[in-house]
Amino acid sequence: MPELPDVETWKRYVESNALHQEISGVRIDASRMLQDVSKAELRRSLEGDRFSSARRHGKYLFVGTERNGWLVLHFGMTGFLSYGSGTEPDPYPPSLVIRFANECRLAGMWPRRLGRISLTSDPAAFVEAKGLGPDALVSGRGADAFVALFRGRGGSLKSALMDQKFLAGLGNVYTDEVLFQARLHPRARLSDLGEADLKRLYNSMRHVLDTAIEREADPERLPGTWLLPHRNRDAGCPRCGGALQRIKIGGRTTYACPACQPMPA
DNA sequence: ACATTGACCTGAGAGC
DNA sequence: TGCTCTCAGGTCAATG
Repeated sequence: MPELPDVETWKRYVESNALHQEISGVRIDASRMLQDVSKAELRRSLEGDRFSSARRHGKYLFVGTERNGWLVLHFGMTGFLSYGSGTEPDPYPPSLVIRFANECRLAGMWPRRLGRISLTSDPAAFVEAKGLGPDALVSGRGADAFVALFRGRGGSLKSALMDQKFLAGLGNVYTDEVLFQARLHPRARLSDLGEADLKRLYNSMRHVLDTAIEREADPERLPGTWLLPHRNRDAGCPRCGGALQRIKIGGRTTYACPACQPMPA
């Protein structure tokens, strides 16, 4: 479930491990994950170049090279990266292996093959072309900008937060967490929410994302008072002890506490 | 405009 | 043990 905090963690991982070394070889075993780029093109762009920076927008990671544009990675449901000497066997067959002159390599693994690998000359243009909304963290332009996003939009709260064209970065799991902490029901209609609700939502979102990033998106390290560690269990609401609701919204399993997250009147 | 559903994909876990 | 089934969920397209 790589969502914004997970991807941010991978971004930092790349920054601290994989920059400034000459790329000596690229192996791709993921034709159907490639988007608008061929294997040959990808190899030609990366080989001999060096990564120099990394950026993130929503759930997309951009790894910039010195000369030939940006590698774009999307982790789908299960994708992850692994940097190292490669002497230990990989847990899954890597779809992407980038070897460096220092004998280490960055491997990308997508056990369920739902990820995306692409190339762009301009991350901002890529984001634009994808129609992605503002990044959920960069919406650090403040609560007012966040609240303004909701003007003129209807529908359910959870659907809006999960819509990457509306706001980029939240997925199923963290959306539930944000709503739980904001004490808002996922099925609440946007039209029923007041400014105070939206500001509270903004604060919860910031808190959830900041905390999760600080803990490297490791579920084991997230506070037990959060909803997240109690998903998929019969455990009750970590706040009131009552039974959690398990419903489907947009085909996604949604957890909520009906007592702590009442529908707006 | 918004919601719902299914396809994509395959590992994990449950149940028998 | 090993088989079968269901579920997980990001994104996209199709349908209501």
